[in-house]
Amino acid sequence: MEENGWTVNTASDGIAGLRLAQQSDYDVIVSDITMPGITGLELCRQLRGEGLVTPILLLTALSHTDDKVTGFDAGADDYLAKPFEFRELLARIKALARRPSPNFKTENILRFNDLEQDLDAKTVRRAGKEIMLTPREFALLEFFLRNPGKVLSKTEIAEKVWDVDFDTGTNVIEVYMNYLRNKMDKGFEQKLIHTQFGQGYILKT
Amino acid sequence: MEENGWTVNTASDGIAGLRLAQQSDYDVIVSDITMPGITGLELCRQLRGEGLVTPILLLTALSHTDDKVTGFDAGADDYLAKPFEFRELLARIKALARRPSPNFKTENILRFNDLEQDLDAKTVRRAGKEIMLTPREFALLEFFLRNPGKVLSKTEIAEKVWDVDFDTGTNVIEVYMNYLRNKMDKGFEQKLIHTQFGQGYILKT
DNA sequence: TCGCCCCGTGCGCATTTTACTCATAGAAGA
DNA sequence: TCTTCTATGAGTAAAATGCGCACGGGGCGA
Repeated sequence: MEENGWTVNTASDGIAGLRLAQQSDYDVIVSDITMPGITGLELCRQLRGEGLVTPILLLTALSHTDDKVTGFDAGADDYLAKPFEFRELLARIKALARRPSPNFKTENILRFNDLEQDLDAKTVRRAGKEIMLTPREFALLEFFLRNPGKVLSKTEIAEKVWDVDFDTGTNVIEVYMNYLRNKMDKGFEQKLIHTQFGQGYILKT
Repeated sequence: MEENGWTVNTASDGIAGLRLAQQSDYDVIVSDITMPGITGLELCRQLRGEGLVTPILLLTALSHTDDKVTGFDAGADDYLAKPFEFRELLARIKALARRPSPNFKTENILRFNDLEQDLDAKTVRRAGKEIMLTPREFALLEFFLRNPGKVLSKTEIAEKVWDVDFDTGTNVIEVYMNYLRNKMDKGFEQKLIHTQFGQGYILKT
């Protein structure tokens, strides 16, 4: 696992494992069921009882369906019976680790379909291709990406993006929707911005 | 699964499954790998590419470690090889479903029978088929969906939907009831809007 | 400091979509 | 059978939207 680039802490029995899990935040916990001290099942229940949400993978020689069901009922996220190939264990751990976990929140990127908006780098890309937006266009797009699949009325848009009460004597919004479409929808098969006549605009596939 | 209290949608091939997954938000997606249309692996990659984070369980006859690793690499969260006991599948699905998912979308949907009205997306669908409504038709339908099984007089309708006192010199309401029926009742065995002669209209089966 | 260029904005017209009226046919109940 | 209420097709007015164009202000480099 360390060869794979992960940092690993190990415990030689259930009690020690429980301590570790309680003291540090891990991306994934892997535990045997049959252990000295407490069993993996007890460890699992204990941690879940404490509100821990870290993914737990139980690793055991018990391969009967009853045992597996018991393992899941104890709060495990995955259950791998011996014998197994190590590559499968790695793949399952990886799957558990990549799930959106509250442990890391570094990225500040909004996504929808093949569209990405990086709020830190202030960049936008569609299907990997970078799109240059002006500040106003960027704010407008952000509002849509934060409300995908929802029709946004011009009044709402005016309030959130322009921060003003909607003055009917203007058509800025239509103009900017036009700009945005030209930059991020034109030339793509799949249009993402749709107008709902009389109701507003919506981001959807 | 339905006996287990879950609501299940099924698709008979990969394309249909992809559609379903794109259109609705599920707690868990279960897919075979070998399917007509596209394979479960392609389905997985496609959905992940679109930013979907719903847990996916791949279910397949391919039990070699290589196949499993491929499945996880495609973005699956679990991989169960046939043959398996159904209880294990249930346990694994349950484990996937309980993981903290960012599917906190507060739905804003009115339903009656096989009719759905999404107040955010401003869409209406009957038996899964999307129906396009104008804003006025949409408001009219909303009034009915908020008062199912209740006879609504034209006066009430005029007040709530048109927001005016009922002017006897018009038949807009009849005209719009007609529009609505053409769009959401015509072609369906089960009519939902019924005329109460002399009293008004009612939404019922 | 000056001048250029980008960005934000309003205007006006063509086009699309919706709201509503009117006339007439059809249905329901007495 | 007659009266009243409802359904519906067609047509028109009104509203919303798309978009090219022009103008003005501010930032930035020469």
